[in-house]
Amino acid sequence: MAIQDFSHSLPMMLYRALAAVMPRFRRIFTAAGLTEQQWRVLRVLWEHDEIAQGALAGLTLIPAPSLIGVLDRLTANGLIERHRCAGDRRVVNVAATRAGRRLEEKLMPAVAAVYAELRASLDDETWARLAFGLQCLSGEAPAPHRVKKKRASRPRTRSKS
Amino acid sequence: MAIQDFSHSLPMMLYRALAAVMPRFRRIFTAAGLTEQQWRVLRVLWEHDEIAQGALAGLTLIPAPSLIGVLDRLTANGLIERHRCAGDRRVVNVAATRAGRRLEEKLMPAVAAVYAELRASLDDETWARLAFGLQCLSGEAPAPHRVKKKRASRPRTRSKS
DNA sequence: GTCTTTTAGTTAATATATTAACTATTAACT
DNA sequence: AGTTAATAGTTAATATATTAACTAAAAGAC
Repeated sequence: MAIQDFSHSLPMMLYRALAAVMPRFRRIFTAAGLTEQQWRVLRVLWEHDEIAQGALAGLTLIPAPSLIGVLDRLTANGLIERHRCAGDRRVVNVAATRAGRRLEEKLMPAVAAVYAELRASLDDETWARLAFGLQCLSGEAPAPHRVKKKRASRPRTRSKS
Repeated sequence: MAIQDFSHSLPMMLYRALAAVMPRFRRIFTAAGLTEQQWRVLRVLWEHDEIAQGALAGLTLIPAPSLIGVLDRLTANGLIERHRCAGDRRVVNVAATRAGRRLEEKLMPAVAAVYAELRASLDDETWARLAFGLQCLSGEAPAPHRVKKKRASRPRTRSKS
């Protein structure tokens, strides 16, 4: 076994964790006729009332070109609406329709139950440390004991893709 | 902010971690004309010499139907070969060609460098705890202080190497 | 041996991801 | 103002993911 064991590389560990976790959620929204991406969009819209497509892409982690199609299908199913912004004609705002909002009460209980199950499958400390490690990776939390904060020549990649 | 904040749900944290980490790897193998999936297949073949498609799908986390196309393109590029197994005519074994094996020495140094960078961006303890948490999620490690359940028959994750 | 079930792959249809090119606005500069 | 550059979306081409249906070969049951 080489020093760099592929199956234990960070990316594969992340992918495996997702592969282990997602099916339990997927069953819920496929049963409601939603894809995972459609679900993510709705999830954000329930928290936002109205949001520009760009911001929506960022929050859902759906690449802008993919988002077009996702929104097309959600619109076709009457779950969302798109409005060209009056102030800035470049911007397209997205909002959930009444039908789209109704899905929240219909689906969130089952989803919350899965969250709870998942949460209960790990002890508190493991969970907290996992969350912290993930936030460090995605640049949302500083790795402790280690930040020199030197701001060298790094072009400050604004993450997200 | 609702109790169930979407952006801080476990799946989105995992996705964000991947989105933060993968671009650094992607640049390497796209520069070599490989997709991420093609890269994963080669990575496994470098560790295995010969492997059945099913097992390959499991190790690469590429769904079997997708794997077909990935292998088609790798074959077309002369990087792998497929051999119908003589003993069991249902099985198709996959192996890297000489050209496919050559890519290991060509690309692994840069990839190893990214691993090292990544590893160095977190302190040892955070890293170890993150890895542990991820393994718990994917069922490769038992959550501590919590296992009351008598395990009847675990599917036996075979040690594969 | 024949029938049934299981296993390993494959194909098909639809939805997304990735990258690059392209449009329409708006902001910035001289 | 008038040109240029940056922003927000969109489209196009190729590669994957997801689900279900389908084929071929092997294993089991009788």
